[in-house]
Amino acid sequence: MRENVGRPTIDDVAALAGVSRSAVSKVMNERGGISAKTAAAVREAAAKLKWVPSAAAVALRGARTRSVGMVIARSTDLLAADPYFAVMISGAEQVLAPLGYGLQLHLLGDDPEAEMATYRKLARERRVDGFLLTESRIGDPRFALLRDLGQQAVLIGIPWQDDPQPHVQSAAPLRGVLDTARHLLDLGHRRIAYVSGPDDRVHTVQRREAFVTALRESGVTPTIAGARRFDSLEARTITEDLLRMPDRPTAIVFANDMMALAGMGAAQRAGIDVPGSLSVVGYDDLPIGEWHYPALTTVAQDLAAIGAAAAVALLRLLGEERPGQQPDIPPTRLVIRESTGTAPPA
Amino acid sequence: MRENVGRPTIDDVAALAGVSRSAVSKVMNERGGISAKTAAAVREAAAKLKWVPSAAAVALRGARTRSVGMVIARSTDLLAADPYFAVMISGAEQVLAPLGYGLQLHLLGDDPEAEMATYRKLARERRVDGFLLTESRIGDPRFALLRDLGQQAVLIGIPWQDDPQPHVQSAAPLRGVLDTARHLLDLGHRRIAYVSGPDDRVHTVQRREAFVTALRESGVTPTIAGARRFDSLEARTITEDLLRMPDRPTAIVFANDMMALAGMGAAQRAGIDVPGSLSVVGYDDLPIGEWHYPALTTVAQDLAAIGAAAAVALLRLLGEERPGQQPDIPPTRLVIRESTGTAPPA
DNA sequence: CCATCGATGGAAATCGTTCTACCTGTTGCG
DNA sequence: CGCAACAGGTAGAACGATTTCCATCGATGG
Repeated sequence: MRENVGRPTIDDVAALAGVSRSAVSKVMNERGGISAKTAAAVREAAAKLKWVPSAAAVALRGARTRSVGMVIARSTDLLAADPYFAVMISGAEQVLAPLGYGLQLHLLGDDPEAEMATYRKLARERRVDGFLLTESRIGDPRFALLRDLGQQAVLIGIPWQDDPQPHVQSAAPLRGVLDTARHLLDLGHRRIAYVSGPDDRVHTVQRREAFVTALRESGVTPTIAGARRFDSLEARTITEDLLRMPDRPTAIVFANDMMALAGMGAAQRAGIDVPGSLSVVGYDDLPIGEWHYPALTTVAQDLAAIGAAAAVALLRLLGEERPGQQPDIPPTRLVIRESTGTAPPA
Repeated sequence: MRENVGRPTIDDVAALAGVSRSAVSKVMNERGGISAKTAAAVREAAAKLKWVPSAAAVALRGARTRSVGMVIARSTDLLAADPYFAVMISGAEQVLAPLGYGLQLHLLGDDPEAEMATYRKLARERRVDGFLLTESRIGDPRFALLRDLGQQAVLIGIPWQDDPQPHVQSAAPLRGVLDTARHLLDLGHRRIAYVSGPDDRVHTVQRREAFVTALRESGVTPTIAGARRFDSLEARTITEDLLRMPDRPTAIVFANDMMALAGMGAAQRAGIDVPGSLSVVGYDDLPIGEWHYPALTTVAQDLAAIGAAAAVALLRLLGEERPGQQPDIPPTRLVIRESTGTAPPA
């Protein structure tokens, strides 16, 4: 442990400015009731000492931590595969940092017990003022838990069954999927497969249903394959199975880019030309998709904007006065690249 | 703002157990001097009330936050491309969480000013007990800054010029690179290019020099191409340039997997067969490399183990008694897959 | 000329812990 | 029997801010 010598306190500032502790506090928090001259002196003293209020003291006194929590429960290999969170977090940070908020991140394995325990602990220790939630599940227990704990939270995504949980999501969240359906139909595809993620995610189900419905309206019934996890290995084996079918699909849509790339790799390894004999579509628009050959057709959503919007919404909930405008999130949109092409002749 | 009603304090526990505040504190912190019977009563009371000490109060009193900081300054698109950090953080988390430590994460854009300011702020507000640092640069100003601020820190990677900064890294950090050189030579490659990252990173330079030296010993001089950023676009244009050379290389080694994949995509798009006409090697062993076709030969390092080791080292520095064994980090190792093959006949 | 008022600024309580004294029996020992 | 040592426990002072009263003072108005 180092010495704490030198770390100035509010009293040091007060002494230097020749005023009382309370005066300093009032000035620095712009609470008024202090003359311009005194205020200037205080500010100068604070600047000279480079004083910054102790987060712990502020938190203890005011029950405000200026810190928000985020708990992510995912297996390490899934984290490794998917830069999803980093982008969202950096978007949130852009909003949080200017207002002096920090982000307390917990990356757990895929263990619901531990996840709940972490929320509980963070709340009980009063380490955070609120939470940012991701990946809402069917019957998600977190909403109830956090309400019990008296914690504010904003969900990134779609709450389950019109739960009153505050949330943010892309404008036109399904447009990308619908455009995908249209795109494939326009290219002449009729045998289309959809490789969905685990069914416990709300967005997984929503997107799949939107896709199926859109195709049905044109008289096409897609083959549905459900992965148990958002997993590249699953994507590969499912793709291999699909390609072995007698009337194999001419287009496969995957739940995310990582699965799409793994699937495309599997097809190529099997000697199937993409997009000549098979079209492939992903979801997320990860940078890698652009550099892959053939470049991946996918649905883009602005994760950074979503993160930022979630942060603003949460700060609002926390009673922060100046969280800025609620930024609007652009709609999801289909990005057409090289991995989709006209359906091969039957 | 919610009510704070119900959140029990240490006094509530003391009252319920029929003892004094100090007794509760002693029991819960295992400081001794309390009879087994009383201790049991206290523990029972604490459990019944589900009491957890307030982090703010503990921090204020003891100057201990039980929280470590991590500041990452990288542009959003680089974050998006590279799941590097998530894995490292989840490794660190495995060590931190059981000891009740949290991680304050700050994801900034690539802005050295803001980065320094963030360290300063976190330290002054006493929000963290210490820092985990990544990506040491040539002449890295952070070491000096943190020493000034009286903050403990552990660097993940190699410090600059034997700086006394505590650090952790893979065992045999260069073995992977050396094995790469050997591997390519064994396959008969003689015209080899090395696409390095920005020269301000310590590891970038070290790896490149190790690679060049290893080849030289066998009388081969590689072509060196330096990217200004760890960037897929750069990787692509550099690759295109390399492939247009009169005596174009038969093997290209990239500074990381994302660049390698982008480079491979560029080659394939130019109609060059990998590995038939060109071998490609990456670094990091991201999961995507395994699913790509052809699967990427690359150097693996155990990022989770590195993160965990860094966390243990930091906790040691912070005087934490039971941070567990210093886990050993496995050596870097070459993972040979499909993207490397025998050199094409001259 | 005195009561009132608005504007400033200060004193002190408070948040929930930890930790250093100190107190109080009981036991040990010469 | 008298005193030290000790075990078990308590009281209360920090830690560093915010915030709620108060006190002061010059000005103002009746």
